[in-house]
Amino acid sequence: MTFVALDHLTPASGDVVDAVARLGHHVSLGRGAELYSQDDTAECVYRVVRGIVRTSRITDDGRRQIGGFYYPGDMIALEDETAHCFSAEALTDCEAIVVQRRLLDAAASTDPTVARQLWIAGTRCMRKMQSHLVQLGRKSALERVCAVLSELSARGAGEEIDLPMSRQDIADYLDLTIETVSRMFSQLQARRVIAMTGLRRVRVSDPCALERLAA
Amino acid sequence: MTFVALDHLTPASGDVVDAVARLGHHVSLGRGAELYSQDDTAECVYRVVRGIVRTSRITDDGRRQIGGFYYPGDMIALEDETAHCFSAEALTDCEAIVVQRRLLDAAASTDPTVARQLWIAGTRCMRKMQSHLVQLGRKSALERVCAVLSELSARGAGEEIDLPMSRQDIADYLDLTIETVSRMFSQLQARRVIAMTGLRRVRVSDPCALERLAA
DNA sequence: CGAACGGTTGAGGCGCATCAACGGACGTGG
DNA sequence: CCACGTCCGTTGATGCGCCTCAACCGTTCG
Repeated sequence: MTFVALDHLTPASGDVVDAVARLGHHVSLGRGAELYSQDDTAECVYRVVRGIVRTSRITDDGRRQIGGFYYPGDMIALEDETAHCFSAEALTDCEAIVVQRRLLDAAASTDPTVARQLWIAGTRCMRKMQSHLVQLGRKSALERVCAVLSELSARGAGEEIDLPMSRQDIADYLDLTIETVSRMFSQLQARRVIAMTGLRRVRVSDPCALERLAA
Repeated sequence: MTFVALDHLTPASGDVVDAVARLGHHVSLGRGAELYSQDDTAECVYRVVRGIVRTSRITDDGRRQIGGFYYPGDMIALEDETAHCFSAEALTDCEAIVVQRRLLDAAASTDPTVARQLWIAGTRCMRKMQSHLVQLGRKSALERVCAVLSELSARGAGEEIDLPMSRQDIADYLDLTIETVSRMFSQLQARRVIAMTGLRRVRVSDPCALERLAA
């Protein structure tokens, strides 16, 4: 079993990473594959190693809400000890580490630092969700789209942003329709804030304006 | 130092409760008092003992988003190790236990069960927020109001619900205006689903309909 | 080539926000 | 006791932002 180098990864440093790596096993997922499904009993916890994972929930009336996009280093399914609230699918080809919750639990029972790091990983996830909550609640369509672009541009180092997700994904993440997302993109182009250099490729011409509009 | 009996309280049983009670100190808060403020450094964690606490965030442009309402037994400020994302205020007269995060952290380092229970308390909080997220994202005004009423009615045992919060609080929780919340109440009355027995007192005439409308 | 898919653009409608007026519950001072 | 203001909630008129429906375009794949 081999693992990719972890030093460049964003959060979850130290013992959780070690514990997860030690106790879990490695999986590869093709684009679109499902890591777990909503309402499944939450037996495992996951850490993304490569690629991007999307969590989503289909409501009873068929509407879809995307919980978030998870990048290498992020932990998923820290949610609850019972059933998964969201599904998780591979947005791109992915690698992840899966670890049985009961193993991690057992490790946490004997090794305090593992438990502590688990807590911290959970709080990170929570903060992410909180800002998402505020976004959904209190922002206009343009502000939301700008916020996503701004986040993606912060993540990717260069001037050009690669959008790994479809318009539908963005719409379901922001609680908008694809048409509205598309219109906001067009509007940002007309305002010379961004320029589309491909269907899923964006150049941020005016980062300050983008930041300002994201509010 | 005395504490109320805890056996009837909803979550957070066992060692966290013990640890929090052992390490923390007791505070009383008048209605409207602030437990902590958004963007303060998050030095403490809290547990509600009596009364109701509301968390809220004022965005840069002055809009308010309520994070949630917390009842006896609930833990607050598990969010992050850095700054508080939300403020917390006493909605009614309250008692709470405050515990220094570093003490709890230290306890978690030596006592694995404390750390484990902290994790579990965090996941509970997360689930709460996740369903709130889906509500904000994917529901109509009527559905949201019904969901709140339904939740409150589940919490309070009797047929009559006491609304502890103002319309403004409900509106900011659901991302609606007070006018819209008011109109939904009126509509529910017209449909014979609820009956107002006081300004902040509701009788649920048709619980099934309410449940159904909450979707 | 045609079909399927993802994305863009336009026309029209609906849901909720906004603005404004009103009403009842409370206080305070006459 | 009543006039008075303030606070909270309700109700109505109007408008805007986003959804809905629909047509269209470019790309991909059979």
